[in-house]
Amino acid sequence: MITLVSILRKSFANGARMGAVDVTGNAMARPRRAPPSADRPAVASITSVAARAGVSIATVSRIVNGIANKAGPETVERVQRAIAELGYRPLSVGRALRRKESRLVALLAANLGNPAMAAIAASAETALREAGYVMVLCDTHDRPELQDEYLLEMRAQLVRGIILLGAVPSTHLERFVQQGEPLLFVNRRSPFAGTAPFVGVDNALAGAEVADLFLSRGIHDIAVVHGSLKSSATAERLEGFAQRLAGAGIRLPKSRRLTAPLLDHLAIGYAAAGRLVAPGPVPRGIFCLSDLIAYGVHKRLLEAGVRVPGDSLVVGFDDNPLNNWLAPWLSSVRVPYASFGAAIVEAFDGIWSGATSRHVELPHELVLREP
Amino acid sequence: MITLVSILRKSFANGARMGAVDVTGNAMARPRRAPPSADRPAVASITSVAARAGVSIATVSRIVNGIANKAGPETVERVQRAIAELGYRPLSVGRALRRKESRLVALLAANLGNPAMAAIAASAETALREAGYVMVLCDTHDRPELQDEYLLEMRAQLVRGIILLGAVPSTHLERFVQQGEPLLFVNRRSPFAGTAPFVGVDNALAGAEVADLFLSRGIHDIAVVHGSLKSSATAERLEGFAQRLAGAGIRLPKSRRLTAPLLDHLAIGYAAAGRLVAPGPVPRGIFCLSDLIAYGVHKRLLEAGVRVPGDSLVVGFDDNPLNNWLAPWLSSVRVPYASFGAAIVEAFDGIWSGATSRHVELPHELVLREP
DNA sequence: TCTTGTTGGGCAAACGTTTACCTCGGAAGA
DNA sequence: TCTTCCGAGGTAAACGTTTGCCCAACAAGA
Repeated sequence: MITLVSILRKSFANGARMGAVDVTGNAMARPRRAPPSADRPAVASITSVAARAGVSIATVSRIVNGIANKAGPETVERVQRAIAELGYRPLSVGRALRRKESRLVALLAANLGNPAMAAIAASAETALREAGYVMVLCDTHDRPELQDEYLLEMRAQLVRGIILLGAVPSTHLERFVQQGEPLLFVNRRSPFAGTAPFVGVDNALAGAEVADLFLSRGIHDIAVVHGSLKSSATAERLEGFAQRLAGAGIRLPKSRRLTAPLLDHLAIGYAAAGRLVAPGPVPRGIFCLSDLIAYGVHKRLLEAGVRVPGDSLVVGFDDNPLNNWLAPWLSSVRVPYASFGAAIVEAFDGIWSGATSRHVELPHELVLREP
Repeated sequence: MITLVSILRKSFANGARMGAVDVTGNAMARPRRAPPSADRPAVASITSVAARAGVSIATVSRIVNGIANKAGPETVERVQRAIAELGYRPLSVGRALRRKESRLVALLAANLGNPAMAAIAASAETALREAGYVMVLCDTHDRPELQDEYLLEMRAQLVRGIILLGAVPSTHLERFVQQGEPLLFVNRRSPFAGTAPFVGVDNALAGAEVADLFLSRGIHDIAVVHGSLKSSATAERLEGFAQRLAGAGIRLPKSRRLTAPLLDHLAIGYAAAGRLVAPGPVPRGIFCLSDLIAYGVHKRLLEAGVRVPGDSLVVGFDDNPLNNWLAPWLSSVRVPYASFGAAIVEAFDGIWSGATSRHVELPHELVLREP
């Protein structure tokens, strides 16, 4: 049995399919022995409340749920007292099973190591709680199989909605979209056809505004450093940026569009900047498509003796709150992460009430820092 | 009804108690109308699998759960095929209701805005998933009522365990501790009597090591800047630090123990440093009990023309991974956040198998940065 | 007085699982 | 040949809720 359990755990971990039991992704994480819960006092149930108040469980349920005209004032009073005395609180699983719907909302984030995603997660949690929901957090590590595993698991949890913060194309995601599961895409749009609900900033416009900044300063020698273009956010930023430059007669050659085959944005920035300083001269304007990339670029520039923003104006994206404290040299497009939570709840309200496709566009702002 | 719902939402949000219905903290977050889920295809249940395989649901259940010797090979084969064809996955709520235990584990964090807590959350999520659990994330914002509300809600969700990442004293927390609920304290110890399971670093030792660093450099003019001493982590760090200094004959007067009545560590650091630069001279060694505090201190010092670490050696705590990129001037006690997840799972394994009190102490490391 | 409608409340089904208990064969041991 | 045991599988109860349906009592309108 020990062996069985450990095999199951392993297979769940990597999403492999290796047998009947694992096909359904369950049976793992069962306690080896019964947990020592016997000593814990029994938690009050609707039955105990009903007994103590001398009514049926139906009446308790109706009072708890505020169904009017189904109980007299003195009955309500009695039941309320019983509830208070027993410390009763309805069990979510019983309720969810009956209603076929829980109060859980899942957030599938591509990479929680990214401060921007962590900030969105924090904001979402607060807003969801205020709206009465409970948030489940999942880190897909940008891996399609893991994302699929989470999607299936969340459906099995009867979650009310799923937030995809940085979705990656995957089999089941496409299926979920088609089947009309309550999905909300944040930051990155749905990678599939059709228009799925989305919350985020106008990335193309923001990119264009950065281009405007460079142009207004007379900076024409420009480079851009970016992560994977599979992300719609990245692609749109780059597109808006390049297009605006093109409109001013400035083209952005391949040699000025840099990236690196790495996952970590910090490392991408550092590596890409290496290819900028080596041949030289360093471009007078560098647009980094995330703050993390900008940090990496900056470090490499510093090592090469390039002053920022004096010699080269570096512009990031996200505007990490720490920038004010640690990166006074970095201009950046501020994304209002603190207001993502409210926007997410608003979008879900739309989804749940049957709106065909709910889009929320949040305002961004180019923050200039030149010490 | 609209009014009722909005009242309930509000009251749930601030944890107030204002009527029968709200006493149980439910009834909010119900959809105004039925969600348009009718178009979604029905999800397979154990009944449909049983029907398709021509067996009883008991047999399906046993096969799914890997109970041996209860089904012949060809039956298993038939059931597995049915499961695969229907895409069946057991509904968690049904299972949880029956077993009186879910696969949910809750993480109650004091402040997700703090990068250190966010890092622990990310690490915990990954480790829990690998062990087969699903993580619920809650931000208590260091508020006791909110923490209580979460505790109650999580019990109603039948969570398998609750991680308190930065617990604050509260009524129900004390009750939960007494009742033997599966709680795990991380970073901050239980604020109540008795020894509750704990995961964290040896804060006192780390504090002492920072003192040693100062002493070995001949730095005797020292200050410490800290946040709330209600946090056991903060208190222990300070205690270990001061004690080691005292052992070397150096005392730390009140005027060299600085804080500010603020929540934000960045602001605390900035404000406290203001009181350091004003009278002058600035101490040659400043121990900041978190990296965020160090960032705030550094900014203020910089404004005053103090060079770090040249004029004053600033030491932080946590060692945010960004320090390598953004704060090359900051030495810091590295806390191994990436390994917290595994430690948390290990601790829970102990708790669930009935160990009286499971403690995991993680190694820290003083990282020196002097560019 | 009879109908009709409303209020107050109980009964029982249903949601999807797990599992204790039962039954039926067949095989092995006495 | 008669027990005994084991494998294979079904039946039904139970977990905690919600809710459709029923019914009694009472009030108002005809």
